[in-house]
Order: sequence, then structure tokens, then C-alpha cells
Amino acid sequence: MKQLIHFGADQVFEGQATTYTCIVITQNGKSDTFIFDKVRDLTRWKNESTKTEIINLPTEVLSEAPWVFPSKREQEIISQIEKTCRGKLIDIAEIFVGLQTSADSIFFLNPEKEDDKHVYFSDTEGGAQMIEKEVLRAAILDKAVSPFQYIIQNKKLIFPYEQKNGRNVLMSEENLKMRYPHAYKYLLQYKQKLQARKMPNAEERWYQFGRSQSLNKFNTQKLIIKNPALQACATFDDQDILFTGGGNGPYYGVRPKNNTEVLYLLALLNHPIFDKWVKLRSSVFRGGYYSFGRQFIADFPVKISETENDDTTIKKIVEYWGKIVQLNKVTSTTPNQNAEILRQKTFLKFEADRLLSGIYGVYHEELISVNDEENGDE
DNA sequence: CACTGTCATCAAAGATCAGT
DNA sequence: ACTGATCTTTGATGACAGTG
Repeated sequence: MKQLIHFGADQVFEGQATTYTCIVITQNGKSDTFIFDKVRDLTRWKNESTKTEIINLPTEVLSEAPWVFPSKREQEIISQIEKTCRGKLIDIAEIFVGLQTSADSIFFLNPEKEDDKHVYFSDTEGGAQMIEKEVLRAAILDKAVSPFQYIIQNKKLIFPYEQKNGRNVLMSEENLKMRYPHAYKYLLQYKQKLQARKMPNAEERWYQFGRSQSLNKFNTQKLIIKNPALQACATFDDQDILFTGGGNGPYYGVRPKNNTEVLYLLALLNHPIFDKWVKLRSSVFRGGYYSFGRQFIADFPVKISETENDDTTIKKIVEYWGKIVQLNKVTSTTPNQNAEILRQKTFLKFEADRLLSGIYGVYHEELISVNDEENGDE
């Protein structure tokens, strides 16, 4: 490798096609370093005769692991947090993919009306349908989430599973038919389509989800991550809201492991340092959308409480985020009150962020300014 | 201008890989 | 063997360019 010119998500070629461009210049023989040029402004880059942003990087960074090209200052910050932290996110949290129905248009529905026992909606052909409430679960699909907003479900999901020994198992067909005749009738209408999905036992278990993944992970407090996203953004959920996801999104779930506080995770995943760290190694899509999938966030360095001082700080951070979550549930009546609540949340987050920066041993004000720069990916 | 084939896009489906 | 994660392919959709 002699030189690498990295255009990120900038579109070098005109036209409709989205291309992620990079120029690689190679040479005969080995070299200890190579020239790295991250193009931040395409027009400026084209016009300047001497490239001002180039840096020399050691060839070692081009290993089997995903390639990461931090600036010198970013490298210092990363070294600092890696030095401070013994743990990784995956040690204190479980990161899981969402459900996969393999037939979202059938299993997800938009309630138009409801009474005590039933929900009314239109099927994919626009036909009027009615289904038992009890077989439905609150869900989100195609909806943004924000740490400053209490999640409001925007869909219902048909959930043909029942609890057995604390686990969700598929209802028997007979049981489904008996207990939820309307739901059964609705699904039966799509039997052929459902059976065509490639899944184990499609013949008999035609009314199940396409994958059995994550079925038992929605019954606790958790965080929901939107994916891909412009910015790291996790939201607290205590309503057992269901979502789909995996691969390229749209959602990932995070729950605490061991004795970790879920609100501490919330603080971590909304902190600028997490955003910075993930963006350095994640893949970026047109428009500056980054993937926050499991593989890109699992190794994020975290400090596992070591001193009494850490404990106290973490407690404070948890307290601040607890207040934010509380405020999210307040329904304000006037724009003034709204603005006041937002101001309070912003302040609480700022304080929590600053405390967390302290734990990482980085100077918070500087971290925010370094964060303004854009930088590369794999 | 209508028609048609091509291409890009997005995200879901499908397949495969990996861990327990 | 089974569950869950991730990689690859596909399918639906819409924009667009070429053609008669």
C-alpha cells in the first residue's frame, strides 16, 4: 500500500447510483507507512494543489480486522479510553436482533378502531378485518426513537405464541383456532403465502414467525437502538414493545447483564464518546447514516466500576437519566412547559455526559469539539 | 407521448455461519 | 441440534433513458 484516498459517503460520481469510493495506490515491495487522505470536502479537495489533510499511517493498521483510520487526536482519545477500561459493552449488556416474521405485511397491523375485546383494521387488500386484542402485542415499525421521548407504539403485532415455563412457544393450531377464531381466520386467508416462507416445518407451523429469534427477550426493561442512524441514539423502554431487526436494522435491542443498571447503559449509548468510537469502525451509508448493529458496538470499551468513586459517579449518572426517563412520561400542556421540560432534559444529559467523560478520563469540552470532525470507516 | 426495458434503491427474505 | 447473528440474494418499487 502506497496511498489510500478515502471519500467516505461523499458521492464522487454524478448520477443516481450510490457509490462509496476509495482510491488505493499500491507499490512493489513493503513499506512501514502509507499516505492516508480522508476527503472531507470534495470540491475543496479537487481544487487544492497541495493536499492539506494527508497523514502518514503505519501499515499495521491494515490488518485482518476492520480498518480504522483515526486522526492523531482521536487516536489519543481512543488509547485513553481503552487504557481506562477493562470491560467491553458486551460484558455488561446483551445486544440482540429484533424479531423476523418474514411476512411483516400480514403480521403487523394498523388499528383503526377498537372495543373491549377486538381491534379493527384493514388487511393488505383493504378488506375490513377484526381480531382479538389478546393475541396482539404493542410494536413499533418504521418509526424513529429518541432518548428524550417516551416510546409510543405505532403498530400491533399478531403474536401467536404462549408462555410455557417462562418461554414463548408457538400455540397449537387448534388452540389458536379455539381461543382466537378471528385471528385464526385472518391468518388462514394467507396460509399459502405464509407456507411459502422458507422455514423449518413450514407445512404444519405455517402461522409462526419466519425465525424464532429473540422471542423471549421482550419481557424486561430494555433499550432500543434505531439502525442505521445519523447519531448514536438509544431509547429506554419499559412497555415490552416488540420490534423487528437484524442485519441492517431497523432496530436492535440492549438489555443489562449481571447487575448492570439499565440506565447506565442508556447513558453509555447516548454519550458522544460512544458515537465517536462506533463511527470510526462502522460502515457508513449515503447521507451519513451509520450502522449501529451488534458487530459494530459489541466491543465498545466500558469501565466496570472499580473504585468507590466510580460507584458514586455511576449512581449519579443513573439518577440523572432516571429523571430524564421520568420527564419523558410527563405530558405537557403548553409550549412553554414543553420548552422548559426539554431544557431540563438537555441539562441533565449534559451533566451525565460530563460525569461519564470523567470516568473515561477524557476532557469533556474537548471531546465534544473533536466530535465535530467527520472521520472514516472500515 | 406512451411504452418498455434497465438500473438503483431499500429493506426484507433467505441462506449460512457461529455459539452453546 | 437448536437458537440467534450476520451475510448474501431477492423482490418490489420507482426513476429514467431510449424507442417507435
